[in-house]
Amino acid sequence: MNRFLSHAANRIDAKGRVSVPSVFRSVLSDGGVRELYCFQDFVFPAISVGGPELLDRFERQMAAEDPFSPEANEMSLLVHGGGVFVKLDPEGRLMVTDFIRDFTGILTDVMFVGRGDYFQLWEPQAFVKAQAVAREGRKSRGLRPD
Amino acid sequence: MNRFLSHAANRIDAKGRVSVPSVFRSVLSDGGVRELYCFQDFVFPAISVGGPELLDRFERQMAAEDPFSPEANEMSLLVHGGGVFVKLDPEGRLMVTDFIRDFTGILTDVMFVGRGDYFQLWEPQAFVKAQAVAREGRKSRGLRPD
DNA sequence: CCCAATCCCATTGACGCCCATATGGTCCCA
DNA sequence: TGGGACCATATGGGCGTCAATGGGATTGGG
Repeated sequence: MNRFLSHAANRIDAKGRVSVPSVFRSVLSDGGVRELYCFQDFVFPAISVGGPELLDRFERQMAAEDPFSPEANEMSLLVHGGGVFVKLDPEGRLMVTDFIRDFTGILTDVMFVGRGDYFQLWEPQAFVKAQAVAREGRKSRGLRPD
Repeated sequence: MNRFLSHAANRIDAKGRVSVPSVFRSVLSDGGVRELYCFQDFVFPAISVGGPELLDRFERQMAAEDPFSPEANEMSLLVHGGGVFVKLDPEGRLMVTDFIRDFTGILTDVMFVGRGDYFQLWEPQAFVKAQAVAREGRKSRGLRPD
């Protein structure tokens, strides 16, 4: 399996580290990803994590418009100012920095959520709630699974 | 990694100095940059900082459009008239001058914000707010990362 | 001559890398 | 089919290194 699927919660230790689930780590190593690009999601209070190609995609999109426009300036503020490269320690853990905590509300536990070609870090309760809301939204619109 | 990414706040000491984050300093030294060029951002209350090639980029941009247009005139006023050179001390700190304080509202702490090929100095709260506004803007326009 | 910017050195606290332990699941074999 | 050895993952903690910060000393310009 080469995609990030399912979700799992892990505990943050006394030094502020948390283990990335093994299934996610294998997807990363299969893809030859050594350094992770993390950014603040544009919609949810979650940190999105994937390979450096995620950043490349954003930068291509910005390059397409006038680099001096206010819109591009705003976009860079989110993509560059809201993004960071991190690497895992030898045991496959990452530091839960204030960068992550402030944006997600994460305190003691991290919910890892697969999103296909990337995954996300959530505060566990917030994830459960957002999922419920999403489910309700689809139901009320009478949508069927595609 | 050769780009300025993420954001981090550092404290100004009693002498008015502040440490440039280590990750930003490595990007600078990797690029062989010894002297920094600072100027006021066109949109936000932030000071942009980068190598001298930043100045070149703006001059190329100005050359590309009508040199007598109001935009080019404004740009020159800000870039040429509003820019200063600064250099770091042996520990990698810079002086927070009134030029920086007046334009940004910085008092006791400086938020360093990566912008790809340069970085910015913000008043911490102002940055958080500007980012939130930018995020809301994208959300309401229905834009997605990809 | 004085103030302020710069340099140099010391401290401390955070983060990195390393190894140890626990826990739960799987496989093998009787 | 049940028990036990084995293994992988998650987690805890020691320790060295480096970054961030504070303060004294020195220099140079006004």
